Amino acid sequence: MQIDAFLAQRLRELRQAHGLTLEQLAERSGVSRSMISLIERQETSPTAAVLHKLADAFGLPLPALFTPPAPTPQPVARLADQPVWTDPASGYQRRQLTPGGVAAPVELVEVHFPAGQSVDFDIPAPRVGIEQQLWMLEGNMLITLAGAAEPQRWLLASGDCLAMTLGERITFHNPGPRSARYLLALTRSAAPSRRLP
DNA sequence: TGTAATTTGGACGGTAGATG
DNA sequence: CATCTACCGTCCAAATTACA
Repeated sequence: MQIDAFLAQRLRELRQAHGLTLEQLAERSGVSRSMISLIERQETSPTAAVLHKLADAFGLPLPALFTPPAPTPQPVARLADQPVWTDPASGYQRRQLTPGGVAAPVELVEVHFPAGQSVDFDIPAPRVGIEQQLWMLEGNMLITLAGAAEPQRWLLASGDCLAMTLGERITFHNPGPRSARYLLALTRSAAPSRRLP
């Protein structure tokens, strides 16, 4: 199944499993109901920022939107079976490494980030706290983390590893001139930072 | 600067339940 | 059965954004 088709089905299933209408999910996620409807009908390719908001509305990390809740956990995710999703806005590509259905506390994602591109995740009141470690494999990335305190910024080079807690706003930027590649390890923290009713 | 794609809010039509 | 209301998802025009 194409990743967009899978995403559309997964989003609709998640929404219905939570008993939410388009309007309710729109209010909860900050994404308009029209946009959610378009995604569910595969009539648009949502940006990473939009998907990040939707995942957060379900209390899930972004990679969870690309992995099916497999009834029987598979210990191996073959390269050919790993879902790859490309952000239409920036062209950045994320490959879901962790096998589906595995109840592991860690999720692994490989990211290819085009030179000169940026991706901005901005969620005013995140529902789910996510701990994340970023291991640079190739190239450079500039990570800016903005929360309640002063913004923090790190320029990462090949081999560097950054551990961070996702705050309200995080910007990934590849200053170029080469495309970057890195590994993300994500865990959901025990205590979500804040939660709306 | 023009074009294409994404995103939004209002308008619209379909459906289910309540009421007379 | 007809009508009304509420709710839901889709359609549409316009604004915004990215890119050549």
